[in-house]
Amino acid sequence: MTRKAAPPQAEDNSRRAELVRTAARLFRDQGYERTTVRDLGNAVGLQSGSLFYHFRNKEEILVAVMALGITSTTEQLAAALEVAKTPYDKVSALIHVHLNSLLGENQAALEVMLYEWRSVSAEQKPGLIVLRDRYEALWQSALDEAAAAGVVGQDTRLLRRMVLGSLHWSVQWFRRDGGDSVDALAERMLKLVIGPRPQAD
Amino acid sequence: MTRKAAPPQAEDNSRRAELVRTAARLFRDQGYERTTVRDLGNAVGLQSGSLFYHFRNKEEILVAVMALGITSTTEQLAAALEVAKTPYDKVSALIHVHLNSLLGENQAALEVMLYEWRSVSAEQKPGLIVLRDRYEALWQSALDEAAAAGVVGQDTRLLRRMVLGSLHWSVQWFRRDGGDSVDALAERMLKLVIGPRPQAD
DNA sequence: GTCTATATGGGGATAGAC
DNA sequence: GTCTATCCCCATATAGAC
Repeated sequence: MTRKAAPPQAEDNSRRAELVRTAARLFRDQGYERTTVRDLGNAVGLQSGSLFYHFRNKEEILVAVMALGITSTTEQLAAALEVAKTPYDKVSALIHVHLNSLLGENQAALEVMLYEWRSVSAEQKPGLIVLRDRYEALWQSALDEAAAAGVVGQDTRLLRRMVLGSLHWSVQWFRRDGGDSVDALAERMLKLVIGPRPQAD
Repeated sequence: MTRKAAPPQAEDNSRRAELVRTAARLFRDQGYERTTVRDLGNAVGLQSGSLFYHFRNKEEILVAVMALGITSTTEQLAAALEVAKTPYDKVSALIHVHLNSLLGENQAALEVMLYEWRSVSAEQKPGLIVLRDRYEALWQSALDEAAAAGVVGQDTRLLRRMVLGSLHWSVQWFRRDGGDSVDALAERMLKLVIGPRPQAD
């Protein structure tokens, strides 16, 4: 039975999931506006018209990429925070998870979420903002814990925005072949944000 | 005598300068790819075809906007660093100038430089990179001075990238009607980066 | 589900008059 | 310098066959 394209969340369909992953890479590399549906069709071995069986229109592909980027990062962060014991470890988790989601291999969707926001229509933004706020809430409570423990300063809302901005920008200059691994970079960044790991006393 | 469009640097022509300023605002608000030459023509009261008397093609407009954004910010920073006395004052100048260039009224060109990089062709990038490197060199030497004075840590190259990333991201969330002035925000950011202003001893 | 074929519109850019 | 008129291409999206 023919059906109309599913909502962004439903990634159970593996064909659709593959399209979203490929689109994420193309949108990251070339930008959303410069990537044509023909480009995407070529990359997955479909005629451009066939894409519209899976998605109502091009924007729906963009929204699906963004939703994937932010939800998968949120899940990974929630799991890492679950494991972290100290406030210090939690802040470390924020930076490691976020940086790996941005810079790790086969990671492109989160970067699209960050840098193609302007191409999302007003109708589609609210749904994505909900997802983004959920992610930032994890950050905020981890930072608030750290502030309560004296690990970071009190201006945690601005701190959250500055640290996230620092990490986001890394996509512009980080080169995987340039020395630091992603996790090594995360450690250096952590030290600039929070200072060296406290020793047991 | 008819002439062909001048290189990006030559902003002496006031008509051209006006076009560049208007284009900066449009590109910032709608994105470069989504802004049509017809949009720009409407905004300045010209037919779209007339724009091509002033610019060889659309990309030349983008490059001119970017060159304006980075060179004017560089000039302002150089002047501010000239006046600053202490390493602390110099770091303060970095943040205040950059933030005002990004968020101040009638400021749009620097933001375009930061967020539309992918739309610049390989041929045009080198010229802009030279301008960007000149700006970042001012940052680097100010931060190195601060490190030598013990005002910031030693990892100044990463610090430069992180602080610049923090500032760049502010365009995504700062609202002029939302409380802080640009300079007040700059002060709060400075304190997170460097701590409170040292008192005379 | 994917194809072929195509509708439809808008994009950048040019020519030549004024 | 700007206008009018228009070329030409390529974008998204649809229709209907298979």
